[in-house]
Amino acid sequence: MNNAHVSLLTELNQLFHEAIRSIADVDTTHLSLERPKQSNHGDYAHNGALQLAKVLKLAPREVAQKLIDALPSNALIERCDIAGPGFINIFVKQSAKQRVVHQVLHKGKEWGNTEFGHQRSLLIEFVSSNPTGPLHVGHGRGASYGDSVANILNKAGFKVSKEYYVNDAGRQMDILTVSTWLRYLALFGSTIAFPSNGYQGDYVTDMAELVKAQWAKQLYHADEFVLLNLNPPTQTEEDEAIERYMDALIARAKFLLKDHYHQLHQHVLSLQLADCKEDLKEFGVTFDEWFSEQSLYTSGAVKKVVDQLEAKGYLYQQDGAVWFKSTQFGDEKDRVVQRENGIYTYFASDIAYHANKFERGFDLLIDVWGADHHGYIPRVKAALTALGFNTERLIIPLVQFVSLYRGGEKVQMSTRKAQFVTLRELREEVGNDPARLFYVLRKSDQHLDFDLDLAKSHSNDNPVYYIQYAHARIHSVLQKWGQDIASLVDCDLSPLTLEHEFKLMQLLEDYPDTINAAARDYAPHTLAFYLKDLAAELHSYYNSQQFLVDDVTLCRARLSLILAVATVLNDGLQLLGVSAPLTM
RNA sequence: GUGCCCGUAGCUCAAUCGGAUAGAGCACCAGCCUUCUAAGCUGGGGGUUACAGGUUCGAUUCCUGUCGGGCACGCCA
Repeated sequence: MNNAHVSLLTELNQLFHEAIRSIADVDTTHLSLERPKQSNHGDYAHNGALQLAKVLKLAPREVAQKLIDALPSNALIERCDIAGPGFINIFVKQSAKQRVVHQVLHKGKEWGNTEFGHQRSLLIEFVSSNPTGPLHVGHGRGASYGDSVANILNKAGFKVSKEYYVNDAGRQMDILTVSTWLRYLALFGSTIAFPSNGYQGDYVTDMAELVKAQWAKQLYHADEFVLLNLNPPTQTEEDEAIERYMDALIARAKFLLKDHYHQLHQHVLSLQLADCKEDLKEFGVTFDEWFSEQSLYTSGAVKKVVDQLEAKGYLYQQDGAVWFKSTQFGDEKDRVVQRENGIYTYFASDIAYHANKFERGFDLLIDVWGADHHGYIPRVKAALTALGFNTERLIIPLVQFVSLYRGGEKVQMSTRKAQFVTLRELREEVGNDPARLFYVLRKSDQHLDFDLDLAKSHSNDNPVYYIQYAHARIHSVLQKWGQDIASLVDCDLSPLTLEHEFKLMQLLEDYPDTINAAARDYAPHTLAFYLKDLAAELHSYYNSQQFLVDDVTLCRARLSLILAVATVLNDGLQLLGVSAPLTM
């Protein structure tokens, strides 16, 4: 058979495009075939007649008849019906439906690879959490979503690079450094009260122990020197005073520790980064690049973009700070790029980061952000537009929050009190596979209610095991059969005529279209739902028919069908970062 | 207050960039293991798609308004 894959849908579309062009001189790109919901409406339906009726000034059903008459002769279509207001219902020949099994078995893991991306290059940036503490369950959703989208886009014909932006510059890192230092001092008997806006988690104390192991008492300074002329705020004091105190502590640490401060800063950073990398790696999420924010300062990239904006006349001074005229590009208000104290804002380095991404020459840039950052989008696009970049090439899908439920109750989380559930805890509680799938089972821009009990349950309620079980069942049958599965590739498929069998073939045929839809919408949940449907159809088939039957031709035909199903289940699960076990 | 997102079965969610009679799972009821894994299957009840208009052959989908929920409105990152 011809090994080059042309899908049934593509071929049928071509036939109809030819037919339409022969009766009307119109743009046919928006006219297409779809899967009808009801099987008595055919295998495919075309709505072209309804849309062309107005242009041609004819009744829709009349147009439909003309279209059918104009169809080129072919070996695919059994018959066409005109139905309802003017739909053309297409019934496909059995042989044309069956051929997909051969195609899947020939292509293997490459079945479903498409040309949607035309090999354009693309950079997807995701997670990018501050390296100031462990990843929590919200980051887990970004990780799972971003990685799945990257896999799907790769399968859809894009050249994909994955990147993590490390916010290793700025005040939050200083706060973490000081927090660690204070815990370290406490190990030597310091009684300084831990500030309420410091990082409270146990991991900070753990880092202090490591610091002590490396530096011994070299970083120690007595309380009276640390607090000289400083007044720790009381609990009732307002936020502003608490923040000022923290800034003073940071300044004091830099003064007392001198060169050691930077070393401590980098040490704390590397510990957190290593933890983060390990956590994500165990979760099946890896990156091609870990891009450092610090590097944008040391290379002068931040100053460079600010100078460029200045040269183009988009900056002005006010209240001692430097502002960017983002309102000229549709933002609600102008934004500060350089503070009164001379320090650049996070916004300034972010402009430099995005300029850098554009300059690396990618055709498409994707930023996966938490939905709470949506107000930040206009100013970033404004700055990039001002610098002359085409922001239509920057896509920013938003990922909504995650709420955990245990025993029907919402698990309370608070970042301030360090009472958040970490990604690692979640993975240990429910396992990687359920976590990966549950995260992408909802549209990304919808709030996710994550039911821990359901994710943990080893029952039919759990969609993870439901899909995996279908895969395992198939391999169990093939195991029992015991012969070489390679011999199933080109067997006679004509005995496959049952309703269940045609439904499975239809789903196999739909796999490339599912990949394209998921890629187009950056929507891995589309694939997750497809896999649930495919598993359901397999289970149903499994219960209704015996595969290892005496009729050898029938047996081999059925086995080749379920082998093709297993191939797609395995591939789809892999794209979502979920394993496909052979036995359960 | 302003901007963005959302509102679908009792619950959690789908619905192929406007398509035909809006679908699954859970929960509830009734069945199926002497047969390749019951982590499975079969059947049943359950809806004014928040509400009111508009656009057209056709609206859960697009537009306007109202009600209800979430998020964002820093010289934080």
